[in-house]
Amino acid sequence: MDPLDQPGRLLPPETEAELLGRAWRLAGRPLSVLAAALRVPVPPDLRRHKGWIGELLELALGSWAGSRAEPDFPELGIELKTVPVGADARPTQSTYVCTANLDGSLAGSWEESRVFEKLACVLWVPIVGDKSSPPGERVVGAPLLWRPEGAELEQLRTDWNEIAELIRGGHLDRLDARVGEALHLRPKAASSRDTTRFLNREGQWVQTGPRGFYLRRTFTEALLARAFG
DNA sequence: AACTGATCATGT
DNA sequence: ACATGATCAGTT
Repeated sequence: MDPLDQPGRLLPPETEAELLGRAWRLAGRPLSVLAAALRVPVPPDLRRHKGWIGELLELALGSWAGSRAEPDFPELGIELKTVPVGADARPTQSTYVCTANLDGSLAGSWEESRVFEKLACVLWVPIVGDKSSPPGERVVGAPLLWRPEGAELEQLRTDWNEIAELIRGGHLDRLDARVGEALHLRPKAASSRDTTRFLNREGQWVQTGPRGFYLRRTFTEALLARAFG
């Protein structure tokens, strides 16, 4: 059944194959078509609707929409990520993964980390269009179900460990976006005035801006290219 | 054009 | 404040 032929709430997919099948059926469609079928208004631009595309795809694929600390498809253990790409299929933005615990509650190892959990299994859905194209005119691309392994997994582990060491060591001065080849840290907040606490090198609690882990554009580009050539 | 820091909306 | 969904926009 075509999800778009059935207006109303879509039940979550019961299997990985069903999810992937749904995603493939959306490929090639403009977002305006998805939005119309789902009765979702299309914003003129994304300035005040930055999460619109991701939320639209959640609805179109049958994810339990919401801000819950769970994968998008809990029964399948799969995380959904839309990724904006140009006509050349190369990502135009980095990808947010999760926030970084700067308050001493960071996981003790890579395997226990939230980054590892989040990236264990990701359904990538490229969204084709350039920055100037209206959201409704952007088109769903070919999906990719991805589990990091081999060199990709090693690179993520290496980067996470390096960043984790800076956090544990209280090296606030070195905690910026230049650290990490695939995974790096960037501000993640509604405002630069937002704060969280951090234990610095002198053992003092200080306030600093919240940070999040992001995948660099180059990393996402490589994993998509490996799958689609 | 890429990179880094800043920001927007919504729900828990 | 932090989780979800990300993109914006200034600088290099």
